[in-house]
Amino acid sequence: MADIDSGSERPVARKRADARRNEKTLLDAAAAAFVASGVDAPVRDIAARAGVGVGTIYRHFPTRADLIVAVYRHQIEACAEAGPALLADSSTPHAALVQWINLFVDFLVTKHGLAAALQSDDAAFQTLHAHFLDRLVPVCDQLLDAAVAAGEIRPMDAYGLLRGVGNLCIGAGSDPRYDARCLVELLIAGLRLH
Amino acid sequence: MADIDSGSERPVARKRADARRNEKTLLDAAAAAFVASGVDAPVRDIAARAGVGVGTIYRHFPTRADLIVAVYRHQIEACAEAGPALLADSSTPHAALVQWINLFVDFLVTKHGLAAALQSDDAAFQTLHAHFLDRLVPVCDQLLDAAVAAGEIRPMDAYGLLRGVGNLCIGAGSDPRYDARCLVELLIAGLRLH
DNA sequence: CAAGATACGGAACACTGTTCCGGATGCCAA
DNA sequence: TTGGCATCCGGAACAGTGTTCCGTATCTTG
Repeated sequence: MADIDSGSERPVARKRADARRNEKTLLDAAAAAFVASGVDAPVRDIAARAGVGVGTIYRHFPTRADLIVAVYRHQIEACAEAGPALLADSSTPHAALVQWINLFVDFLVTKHGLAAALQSDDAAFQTLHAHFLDRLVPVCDQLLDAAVAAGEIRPMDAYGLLRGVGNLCIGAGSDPRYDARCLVELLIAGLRLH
Repeated sequence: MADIDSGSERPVARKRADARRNEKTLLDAAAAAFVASGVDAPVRDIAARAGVGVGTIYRHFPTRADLIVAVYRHQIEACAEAGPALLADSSTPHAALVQWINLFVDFLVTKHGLAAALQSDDAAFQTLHAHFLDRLVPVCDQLLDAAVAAGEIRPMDAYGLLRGVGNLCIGAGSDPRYDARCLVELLIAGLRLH
């Protein structure tokens, strides 16, 4: 399905120079808008920041999810790649799992509205959902399997766990009384065999 | 602050008969709309179901939260009252806590979008937030205290727990792969001392 | 440099919530 | 019963979203 030629060599048909420039500008503008107003920042705001028309956004990023994925692609990738590394470096699979989940939580809680968007059943967010899941569920599954094999935790569905952790991150950062990290820890503790 | 004269005697000034009739009609229409489209059902839909103008909704229920609270008031009340009852009837405080949380979860997962609305930081939902918290946090606190006193669980902030459970219920019912009840169980299990 | 391909801008549309006020309606006193 | 007033209703109008569309501008290529 997906090929891996993103941004390397010439993918068959080179885009026009102004188009490539605008895409980059748009990405920066979106990142700034996301920081300022969350991932729900109005399309017109992002367009204004980038100094382009709204049509230009939709040409480059047909859905809001495409834009979000493009903005955070690198961080998602880094999180995914950290999984196997942690598994190799940690003393136990469970420790690796905890650290990896913390990485995921840290990523989510610092992006206003991202956790909520991740759970939205709005059709516009399907791509976002899909990208996170495709990339992170296998990693989580690997960590869980290792911890189960080591007899540290009970078996658990990676999709469900990731989604639960994502849910717990909703609203974190906008309410000092709500500590998402603490609850996620509790959730992982509940996984533990004793 | 809040007095308890809701619907009894004459509260000082009786409303006009048509106003009372409309309020009742509106409540039924809203309940139906919530079932059909979730608590985010468009105002115009609710008005159309009730056969009234949108202005009439806003006169009776200034914010969407007021409408939601009015629709679910009885169920929230029942949940709150079940707390002490469970504590009295159950073999252990922990068992009572688990049963009570299940009650809360069952309530939330059967109302499309309610859990999400509960966490929304939108100003229109403040009343909703406040009502749930005022009514349920003390109950949850009581159950937690009893379980802590019995040495069954570690101390936990009732507000945080309730909010976490609410978060875990977001999206439940619209995705067969996501089992909110299972995750809530895990969370409560993480509370357990061992 | 000309012609065709590509991309841009922003007006226009559809759908939200929300406000506002002229007019209809119920209530009460005479 | 009836008059008059306080109350309430309806829906047009406004404001803020996302999304589409096409005339125009720009780039690329021969």
